[in-house]
Amino acid sequence: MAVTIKDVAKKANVSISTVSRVLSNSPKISEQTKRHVRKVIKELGYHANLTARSLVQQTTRTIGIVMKNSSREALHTTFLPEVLGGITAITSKYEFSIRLAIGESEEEIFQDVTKMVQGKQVDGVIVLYSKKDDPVINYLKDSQIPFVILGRPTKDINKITFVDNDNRQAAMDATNYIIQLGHKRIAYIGDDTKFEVAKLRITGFRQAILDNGLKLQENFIKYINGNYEEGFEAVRELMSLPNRPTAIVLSDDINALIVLSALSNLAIKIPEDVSIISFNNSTIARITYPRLTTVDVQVYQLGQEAAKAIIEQVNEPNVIKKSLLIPTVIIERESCKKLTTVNEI
Amino acid sequence: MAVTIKDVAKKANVSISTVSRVLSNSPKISEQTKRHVRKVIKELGYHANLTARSLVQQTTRTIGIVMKNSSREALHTTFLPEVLGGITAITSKYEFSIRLAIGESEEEIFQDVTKMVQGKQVDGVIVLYSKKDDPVINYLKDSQIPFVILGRPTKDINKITFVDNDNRQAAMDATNYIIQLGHKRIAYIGDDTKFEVAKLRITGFRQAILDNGLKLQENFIKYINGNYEEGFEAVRELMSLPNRPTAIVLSDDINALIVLSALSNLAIKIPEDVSIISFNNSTIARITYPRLTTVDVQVYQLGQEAAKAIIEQVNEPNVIKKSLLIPTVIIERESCKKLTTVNEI
DNA sequence: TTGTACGCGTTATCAA
DNA sequence: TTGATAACGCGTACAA
Repeated sequence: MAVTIKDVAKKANVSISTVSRVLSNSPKISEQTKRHVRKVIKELGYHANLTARSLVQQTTRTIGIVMKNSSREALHTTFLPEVLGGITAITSKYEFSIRLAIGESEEEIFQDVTKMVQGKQVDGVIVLYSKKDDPVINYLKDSQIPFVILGRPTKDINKITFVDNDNRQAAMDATNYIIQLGHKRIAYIGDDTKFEVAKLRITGFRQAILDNGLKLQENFIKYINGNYEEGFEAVRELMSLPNRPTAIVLSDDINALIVLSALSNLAIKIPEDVSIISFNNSTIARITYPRLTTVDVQVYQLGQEAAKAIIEQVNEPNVIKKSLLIPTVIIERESCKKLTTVNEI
Repeated sequence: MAVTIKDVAKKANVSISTVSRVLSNSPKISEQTKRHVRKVIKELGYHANLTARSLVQQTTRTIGIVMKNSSREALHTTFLPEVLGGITAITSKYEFSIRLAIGESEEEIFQDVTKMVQGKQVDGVIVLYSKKDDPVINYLKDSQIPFVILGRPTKDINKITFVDNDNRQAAMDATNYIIQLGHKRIAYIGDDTKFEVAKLRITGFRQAILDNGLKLQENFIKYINGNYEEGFEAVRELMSLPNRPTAIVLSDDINALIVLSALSNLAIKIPEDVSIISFNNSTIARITYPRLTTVDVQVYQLGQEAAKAIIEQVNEPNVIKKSLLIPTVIIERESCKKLTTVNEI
């Protein structure tokens, strides 16, 4: 059996409450006893049992993190390590720890989350995705427990704390960037609109095209969902059009690499023949040839802010639920070219 | 305040022990009371407080996962989601849950791990890396708690349970594969030998070259550590050699993409001019052009086996510590070419 | 400044 | 088949 507070008390010839007070560094204990008790604690190698502490304090100092583990999510390469990095930078500063709810199926995740929440194993929850009619999110809403969504909620925007980029604006920025380089025939290749982020990005793209008085060609928009073959097919179609695009906006770096491969296969040069701009600024964007101009969504920051938000809510349950939009920034590399001659345009 | 076992007992007009027995589905309780109590449980939305249960049962049914979050690790793209997927596939089957110890610095990780272990918050630990003289691993060894390393321990091989690939053998396999395609001048580009896995792969490469009676050229071996510029430089040097290599073995898909980019920059064609084979079979390998022939190390399986091993140890502390080597498999794609004419060779 | 005693929500032991 | 009660390890109101 491990050493408990009793053992310390006995060996130090004090009561367990005294030991407890020393642990919390109570000012009511004389420096002398503190020194003595601490010495005994060290000698015995004592560490407080956090389970017992949780039980009596009715708080766990633990945050639950919910993530989907679908294959498509896994593709987001550095997203997971980066966001966890951001989250833990904050949680470890405030001495919170982390519990995970992953799972293959929606059902499994749901079980994990309810177990965690009902079982009183966490004080708050961060959800790493946003999806329409998601049972987990609906459950959390009813459960009273503080939670934060990383992504834009599909409804109850004002009642849910969330941390996100302004993905619509970011897509507009990316598209405007391309337009300012002189491009007029611009395609979009990305994911379908099941997840909010995909929906917002395509919306932003459309908006920017229209705002600039360009023609919005529906056959310039392709959904490939990270699929290699579909990507090749989409690019082939796009490039065999009589007035083919001179630039492509990509929804993320994975899709961008697929398109890069497809263009390379067709011996089409980047950025000479086609410019491409992408999202996420993941590792991939930094090591392709040419390296990708991409919108950095600052995943690490997103993680940090989500963690700050949930800890704040846990500490002060009645604080108003304020949500946060993290700015995005375009990282210029070598995949975009300025069009100059009329001929090119 | 949440609903407790007391509330259920009161409303059901039974004692709390009866409720507790219903929860564990004890055969000593009549079907009738079971039905009644379960109904009340449902009505009140009662869920057992797992913290209290942990306290009395002296077990948490929770596994701690330790990972490094250094930038180089983050590069492993799909490693983290995949290994977590494998682990949780098993843990959720056995109704274990998961606690995370990440951290920017070695010091932070160490704090997290000790807190988790001393605080009795986990029954066992999985360490997702293997490194020489690592304080966390040394601590775990002394702490009595069951733990499993995903990777090959640097010492005490027989006293530590670990799950790994035979990375030396895998590198030999990859090199032999290339050799059997007729290549004789084969280069290796990878990471330096700080981590065990890198060390073992370069060792296997050397061995295969020697075993096949080929000449081991030291200037055919380059360390680039996932760095783009260093990768370009290494490739440039290699390709400007009078008798340049016809094939390159890469330590992982990230380094492979860098080399692919560098070769593309030099207008050297794959696999026509140079064949490349890589490790990990991550998403990247499936979406480059050409797609990469790569050694699948089966990260998901590694995660599963690590989870199985730790749960077994938790359940039966005295079981002998058997370690496991997960077989690797070469996934053939389009980045390797068979050499036929003497001229090519 | 320190100690006593109770309670946190369970499970387990012993009676009934 | 059920109930009363003592743990589990800790924090804290109340006493001293």
